[in-house]
Amino acid sequence: MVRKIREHGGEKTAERLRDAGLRPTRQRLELAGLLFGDGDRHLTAENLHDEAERAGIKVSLATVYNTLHQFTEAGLLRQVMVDASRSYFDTNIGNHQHFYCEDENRLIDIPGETIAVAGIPVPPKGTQIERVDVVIRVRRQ
Amino acid sequence: MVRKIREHGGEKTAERLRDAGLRPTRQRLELAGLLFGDGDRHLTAENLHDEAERAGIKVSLATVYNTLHQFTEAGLLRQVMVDASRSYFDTNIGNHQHFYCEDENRLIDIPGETIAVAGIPVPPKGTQIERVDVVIRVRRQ
DNA sequence: ATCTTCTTTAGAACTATTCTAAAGTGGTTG
DNA sequence: CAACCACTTTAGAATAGTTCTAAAGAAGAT
Repeated sequence: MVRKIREHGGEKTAERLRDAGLRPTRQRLELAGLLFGDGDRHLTAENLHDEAERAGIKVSLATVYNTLHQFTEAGLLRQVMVDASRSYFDTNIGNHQHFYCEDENRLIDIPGETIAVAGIPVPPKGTQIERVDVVIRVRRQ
Repeated sequence: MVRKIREHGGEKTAERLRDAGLRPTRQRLELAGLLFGDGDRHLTAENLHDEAERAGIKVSLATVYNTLHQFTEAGLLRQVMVDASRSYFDTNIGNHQHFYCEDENRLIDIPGETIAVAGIPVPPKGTQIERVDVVIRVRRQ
């Protein structure tokens, strides 16, 4: 019998996970619900784990880490490196860049068409460009 | 030729440290010698500590961390965030950007005039731009 | 020399993250 | 459905990089 899964993940998310070679387990579907249910977000593993707890979702921190990495691997998330002490995951996987407020450890999206990067040199021999990241660091003035 | 204790920078480095409000201690002077003695470099704290040990410089890891942060604070170094698992310090503090080889965890400088970033939006209210970082991530093809 | 303040240090502590190995689940097949 | 097997989850331990602590040591001023 097919048990009805909460609207959040639904069959559409399950499909995406299957396409990525990931079984649509309860934990993955519920975390996906939190991650993708409400616009573009920037979260740490700890953030997401807390949020899941608050939402009554039972999931271990290890699974949160596994899931974030698997989603990133699958191209459903993007990892943003701006702070040495923690990793942010961005639910916006389209072409865009970031402001990073160093005072409040907060990321703000900059739409992809806004910034133009010109003059990118030829990459080192034997390598190819994977991504061009622009981070604009700002502070309270 | 056998090189004795590194005299690099000698009084000049001491001067820079004093200007930054840092006493020119033996440890700071010797670490500065390693850092600034030989062109542009990208190092982790562990790297520098190992290097100091190999050079017969007696300094604790805690002091290496302290020194790297103080030098960064003083504008003698720049911290580069490209990898969630470790912090790199760049001895090149001029305007420039980086390639980051994700396969070998290696940074490569791109001179400042090479890349042009256009269309930077107005920073969030009450903040001002501190720096614009461009990281070009490359992988073995 | 003496004093005060800053600096260094070893080791403990801390934090984010990863690992382990055992129990649980999903999906398939008969 | 039942049996099966590969994948997944989990609690807790382990790890790695970094920071903290508090006591000893060095720098600079008097």
